[in-house]
Amino acid sequence: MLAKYNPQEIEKKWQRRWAEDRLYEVTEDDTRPKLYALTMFAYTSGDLHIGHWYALAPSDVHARFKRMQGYNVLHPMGFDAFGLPAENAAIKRGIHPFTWTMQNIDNMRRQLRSMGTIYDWSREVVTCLPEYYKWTQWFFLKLYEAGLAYRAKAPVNWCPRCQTVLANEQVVGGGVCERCGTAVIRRDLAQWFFRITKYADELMQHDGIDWPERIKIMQRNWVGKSVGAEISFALDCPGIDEKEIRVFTTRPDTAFGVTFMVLAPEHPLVAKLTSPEKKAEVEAYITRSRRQSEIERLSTEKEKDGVFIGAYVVNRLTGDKVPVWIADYVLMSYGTGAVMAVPAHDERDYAFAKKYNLPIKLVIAPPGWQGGKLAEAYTEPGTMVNSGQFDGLPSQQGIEAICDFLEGKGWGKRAITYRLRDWLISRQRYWGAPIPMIYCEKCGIVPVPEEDLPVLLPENADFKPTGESPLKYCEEFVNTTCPRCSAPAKRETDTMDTFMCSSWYFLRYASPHCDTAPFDAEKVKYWLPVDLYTGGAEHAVMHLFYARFFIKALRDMGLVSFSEPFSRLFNQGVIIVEKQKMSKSRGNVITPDEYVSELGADAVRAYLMFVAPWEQGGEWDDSGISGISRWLNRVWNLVLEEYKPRTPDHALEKLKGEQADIEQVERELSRITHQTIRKVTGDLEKLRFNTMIAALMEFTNYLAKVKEAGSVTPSVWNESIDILLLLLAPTAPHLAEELWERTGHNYSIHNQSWPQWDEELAKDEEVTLVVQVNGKLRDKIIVPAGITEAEAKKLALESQRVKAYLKDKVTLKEIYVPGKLVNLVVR
RNA sequence: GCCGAAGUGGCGGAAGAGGUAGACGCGGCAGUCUCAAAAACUGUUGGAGAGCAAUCUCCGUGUCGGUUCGAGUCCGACCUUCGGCACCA
Repeated sequence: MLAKYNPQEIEKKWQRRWAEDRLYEVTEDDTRPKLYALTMFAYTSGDLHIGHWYALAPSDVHARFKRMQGYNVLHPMGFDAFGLPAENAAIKRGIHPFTWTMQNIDNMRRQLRSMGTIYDWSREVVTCLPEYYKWTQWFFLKLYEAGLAYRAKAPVNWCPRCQTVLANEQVVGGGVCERCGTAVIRRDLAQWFFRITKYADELMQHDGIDWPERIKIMQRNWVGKSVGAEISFALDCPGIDEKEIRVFTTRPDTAFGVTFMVLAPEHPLVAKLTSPEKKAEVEAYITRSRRQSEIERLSTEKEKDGVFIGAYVVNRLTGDKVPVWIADYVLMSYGTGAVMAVPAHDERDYAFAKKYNLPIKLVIAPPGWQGGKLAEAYTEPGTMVNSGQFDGLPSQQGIEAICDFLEGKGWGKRAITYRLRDWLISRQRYWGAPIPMIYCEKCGIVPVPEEDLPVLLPENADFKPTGESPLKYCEEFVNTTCPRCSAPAKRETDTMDTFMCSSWYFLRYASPHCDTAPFDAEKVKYWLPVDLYTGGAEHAVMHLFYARFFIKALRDMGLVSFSEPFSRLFNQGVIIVEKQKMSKSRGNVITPDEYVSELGADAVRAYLMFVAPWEQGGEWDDSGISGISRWLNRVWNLVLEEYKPRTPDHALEKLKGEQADIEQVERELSRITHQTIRKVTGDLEKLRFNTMIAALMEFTNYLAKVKEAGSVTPSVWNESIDILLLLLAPTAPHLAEELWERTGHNYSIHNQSWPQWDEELAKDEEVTLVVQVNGKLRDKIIVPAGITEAEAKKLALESQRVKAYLKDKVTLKEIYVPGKLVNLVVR
């Protein structure tokens, strides 16, 4: 009696064995090509749900495949363990974030092991442990030394719910917190920033890396480079030192059309310039705009409003005196915080001018313009008019001509502005790596000396969020001495953005236990950059962006010798449940554990790959996974149930007539086997897991037919089964290992070489030739693969079915596609 | 509004480089097994129509046009869905 497929039993058995044998531990090896295949590490939020598995399982399959192909594969896993969600969850449960996080890690590790991955657990990293964050702090110091970290007072995004500041990248949907969806407000605070804008241009380039176009576009848009000019407007106000206001514009060609100027309400000159009689009105407007949330203020729906501040500037090109207004559609954080308004050629300025009855002066003529008024702003290129000596120039040339002119006069210069802001990394929360800085009354800001790292996060701080950093009230943490003058001093009490931890973790995997440096340079040189990085697309302008910045900064410090951390990037889609995204709040979270204990990890792995193309994501469906489970059971039975050839081997040889038949069947089996190897290999390279599984199923179905017929010799049969198991090994590692053992092979299937296909054996001997008449399918004929054009046409014309369509018709054209079809065009 | 991706049976999805639309799986239907059911296995399954029948005909990849001997695939316009950005001067 054949044993039943029992995934629970065999999966536990092999997981134990693989761990005992350290089967998946890797070291540097120059005799094989290396492959660093990385999946974004998991955030320690509690349980892994099926969405995590969707990110992890297919990449494990790919890594296993590469390993069998002979690559030295590094496929590590770790935990992104600092940060707000863990802290909030811990507060809610009344336990310490460290306890909460480490419990989660234990559970997640157990779940990850149950998946049957090839993670080398000896390389695990956990970002909230001092041996890790020591080096996060070390990188902060390096960035500070390099002038890439600075402290500044600035208007920053504050989330009232999370009680902390956020980076620009963490503010989404026009002004809500990326984590909790609360509308952010502006606060002026002194904070630590990383000078990511220094790398703005380089971050827009993705040369030599294979990334999805979508992500590259998002990153380019995020940097938002605008080329134009900075133009100075003369300011002549008694009692004010400033003699100009500078504006940034991408359209210097419209400079003769300026009819007013708009400043951001926060512009430093507003207070000085406002005339006494306008003061009350202006202050009321500023108060009002400050009270508004970022969403309201930036809403494109909202009608633009503003107030005249009672001051004028002079457009030096025309000599015109133009009024100065303030309006909250002008942002202090972009350009110079001041805009020259050209209502004729800018939609916003046009709306503003209409509302307040300001003049509209046309300076760019649309093609065919007859001198009439515009019904709306004309923002396209055109011909310059009303622009003095520049009249008649096409606007593209006009931009250059005006820039040259302004530069000659010293009234302005060519300029580039970016939408990208510097990365704000301070957080007023407990659960993060402390920023290693000290404030001394005498010496000012002093970095913590390297040898004093790590600055330990005190365990006993009261970590409830108050809007101020909890560390501020932890006396033994705050009070220290100045490393320079030894006088009493105070520590920085803000912690670092978690994205700082994840900006370098992929370097740590190369030498996770290195305690003299964040990484062993030689090992990083061997493993990095990451060859294939997979994860969700939601990190396009956060993690993926920051990590690129980090590597470029490290490169410029001479710490690494490459410029891009991730050579190839792949974003998997999202698993949905009942047409909705999985989330705890919706209560539709699918946990893998129950499916693993019922159907096995192999079934869950295979189902996730089969459900849809990986980049697309798909719907979790219970009846779908039972189909996969049935298939794995069929494989089990197919392999283990005795194969009964129709006649014994030696008898076959005697039966001449039969033998021809058997040879033919065996040739077909061999052809299909080699075609399957080719298909499965190609699909795995391209990460097309769904069609790979379909090919394995087809192969299984075909083998079942062969088995039923008993039409091949046992040795040929066994070879085919071996290949099936090898092809199945990455997808269903436990089942394949068990069947490998039960069919009498040596442990382990995962150390076997990936099967190679033979192009000759995979070649079809016969092909189906499609015969069309006027493009419509009329017959299909089986022909030898190497058929000539003349023969193919001859056979097509001989077809009885085709003949019926050719009766009384004239053949105009005969089209032949080798090995595919004949199309007869008749009239 | 702008940028990007995608619309194929009852469902998830397949279709190198313009050449058999619907692989593979789910579900359905029929059968085998069973006292019965479940499970499993076998067969069948895009729609409409004709025929006792094996078969045959027509229609069919979001909509409307176009290119081509031939279009799910290429081009143009539009509709819908999903992501991202959104007063960036």
